Amino acid sequence: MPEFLDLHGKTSKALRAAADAGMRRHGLHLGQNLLLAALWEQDGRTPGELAAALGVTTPTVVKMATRMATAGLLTRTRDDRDQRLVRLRLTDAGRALQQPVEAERRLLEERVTADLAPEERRLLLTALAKVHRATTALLAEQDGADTPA
Amino acid sequence: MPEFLDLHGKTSKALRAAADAGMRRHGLHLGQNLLLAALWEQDGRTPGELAAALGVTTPTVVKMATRMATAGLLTRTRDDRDQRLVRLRLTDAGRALQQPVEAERRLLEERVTADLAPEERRLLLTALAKVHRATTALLAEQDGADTPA
DNA sequence: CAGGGATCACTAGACGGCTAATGTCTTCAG
DNA sequence: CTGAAGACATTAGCCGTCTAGTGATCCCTG
Repeated sequence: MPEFLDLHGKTSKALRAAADAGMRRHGLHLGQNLLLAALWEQDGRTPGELAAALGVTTPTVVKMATRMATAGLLTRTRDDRDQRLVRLRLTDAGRALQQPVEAERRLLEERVTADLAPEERRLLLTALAKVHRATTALLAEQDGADTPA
Repeated sequence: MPEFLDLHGKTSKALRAAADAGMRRHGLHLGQNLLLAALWEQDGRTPGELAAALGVTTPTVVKMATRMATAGLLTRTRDDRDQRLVRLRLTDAGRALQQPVEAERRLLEERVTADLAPEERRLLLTALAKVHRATTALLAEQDGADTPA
């Protein structure tokens, strides 16, 4: 029933499917592009750092990293100075995807927002940002309420 | 990089987490409320019908139905007239959740859109609808382009 | 210097989602 | 009336995500 939640959900699903189709063209699965993007920005990060950067839990990154290492996109190396840490480093194949994947993502953004007037697009971003903040605040409040003194 | 995709993704994740927390309070997992909603609207539908109504694939509904049957929310029955079909029917427990779950969902909608002026909310819905249509069109186009004569 | 607490990555297992493959039942054409 | 084609649900197996639990390493305190 709720209008916004419903519409947002449908849009999410559609965008997810479109993004997946786009990434698949470059041999990636949905989500892997985000991990790659974090490594393009700064190579050699640890699973924990990446998880924090992506807003995801560490096990998620570990699983993805395992698959992507198998796929030859990155390598796993133990940090020399701190043996607890693992460094994820891009291979040439992983680096080579940066240009095409970023282009694909820009194209998708253009396509899905093509029907929006500049003013409309601006307002959409503003409104969505407010929803994002409100939702994040709601989550923080709940987490805090569940673990009080 | 893409502004809208990035923001939309983050918002999706946050909303998902918030919805999950809300549903968990009623003993449901995220997504089950949607299947239930479809059955509240019309009981006794088949997995295929539900999948179409929810915009997911049939196997997804089958898996969810299995868990929800185990949880005592619905029952599985073979259709008398067409033995290929399966009818999913709500139990009393499944029906009993309608009021509280719908209330929970309305509350979430209110909370996350609380910072939006009425006008702003209206524009958000309009813009999001446009994005949804554009994305759906994009998907249809790709599906058609992949399977030409 | 030694031990205990913090900090990491990783494993196990669950859920929602998808595609591909299986199996069963209907139905329709010959 | 029989057999092939179509419609359905289901299973198998993958990906991304989460929470819990495990194991190793580091560091700081006593």
